Amino acid sequence: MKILIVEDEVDLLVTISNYLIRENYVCELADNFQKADEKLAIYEYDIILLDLTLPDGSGLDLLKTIKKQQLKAGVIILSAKNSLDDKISGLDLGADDYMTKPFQLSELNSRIKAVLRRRHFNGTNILVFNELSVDIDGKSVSVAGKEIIFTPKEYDILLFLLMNKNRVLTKEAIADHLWADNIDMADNFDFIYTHLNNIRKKIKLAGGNDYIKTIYGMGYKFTER
Amino acid sequence: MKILIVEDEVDLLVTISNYLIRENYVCELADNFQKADEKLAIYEYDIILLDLTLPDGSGLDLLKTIKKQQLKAGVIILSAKNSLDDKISGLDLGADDYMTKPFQLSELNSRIKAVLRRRHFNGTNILVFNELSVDIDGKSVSVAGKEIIFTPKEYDILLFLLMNKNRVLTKEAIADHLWADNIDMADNFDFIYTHLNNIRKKIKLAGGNDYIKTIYGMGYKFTER
DNA sequence: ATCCTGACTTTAGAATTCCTTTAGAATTAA
DNA sequence: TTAATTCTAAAGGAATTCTAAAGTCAGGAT
Repeated sequence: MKILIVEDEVDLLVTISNYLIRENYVCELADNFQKADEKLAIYEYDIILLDLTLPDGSGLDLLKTIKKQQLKAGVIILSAKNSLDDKISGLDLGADDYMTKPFQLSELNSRIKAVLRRRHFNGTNILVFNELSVDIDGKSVSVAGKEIIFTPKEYDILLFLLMNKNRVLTKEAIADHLWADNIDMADNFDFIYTHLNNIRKKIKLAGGNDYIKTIYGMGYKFTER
Repeated sequence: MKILIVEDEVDLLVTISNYLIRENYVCELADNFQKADEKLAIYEYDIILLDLTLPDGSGLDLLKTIKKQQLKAGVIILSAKNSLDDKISGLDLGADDYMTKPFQLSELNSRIKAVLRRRHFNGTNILVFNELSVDIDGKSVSVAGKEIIFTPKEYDILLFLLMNKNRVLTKEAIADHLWADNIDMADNFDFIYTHLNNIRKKIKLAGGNDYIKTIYGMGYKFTER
């Protein structure tokens, strides 16, 4: 899951980011309007955490941009204590949730999960594909009730494939979404083969179908049948 | 899909190219005005990535040429300058999009897909020709709901024919579009026969009409009926 | 009309490319 | 430190792509 964090207090920005990275999110950071605007113009996020008070522009304008350009992204506003107006305006403009600073990181995490659930998974926290089911909150996968233990990377790859059901993803696209931009792995994406092999092995071992189709020379595609 | 990359920083040029090749695009490279100009005069591209600051000429002039000669091509400007002037001039002259360096390759990829979709597919993901339909995202083709598995080259050739519906394409034109110029197959394009045969066989096997008409001595034409 | 030639179709298989799988090294987390 | 995870490397297998060659067809020339 890819998250853009827009927050001008750099300490807080980094704190949030570190926490979310530990929670296995892929994070990108913007500490002002302009950086945020550039990132938004060209990239897709699953969640955007948005501080409305930026030094060089209005967060509400950013929010309008987001609603036009990032149709899939969920937005959580991070606002200072007494800017009730902002909150209201923000929700009016289509934000999914808001948090008042200071807040507990764990609470932020809960809200992110809730928004993800609403926006990406039709409000359910359990995705079902025939005998395969995925519990988003618990980050657990099971086949016919039998739980499969995936490693974090395996789980992320599988979830990314699920979220792009019926779409062919190259191994580069998978890597792009699951590894942040700080990693330079320009040459070789073959390690994705290994992960996919492990994912398939585990699903098979648990008695599940092979939902992950290899499209030779193109990539991989999750299909329900 | 064929992309011309015009960029004078050779490192960046090669980086972009390698990435896009992995994403299954066919790429040709030009690291200065003159090479770009020559290529534009000879070949047709689906997408042109254009750095405006070239050592031996103006990128904006190239853009004018493109708009005259390459009517189908989508243009994405790559510029180091964050100058609003260039951006405005570029977009005024008909560029489809704009990226400020440095950028993430995955971001570029998203933009290319968006432009392709706008310019070549009327903003839709699914092309329909009577009982034949092509899912661009899924890279899958089906006849009356029954999926046909094409190899990458077959798929690319078929898509190229579809995109040029009712127009006769010589085998040279097909080869030009689907193979980059670094490959030396100047003499013999007969292997196209083999691919076309395989494509037809698969469509027929699935119960589809023979949409691909042979125009003797000329080439091939996709006709809807 | 018949022949001739170049253009297309079809098939088989060699060469190539891509994917799978495994083992283990390097890295990270406990 | 130990254990788990992630990535590297390499061998083997599978699918694709291109070559080659024999057969078929279209259309102009005789």
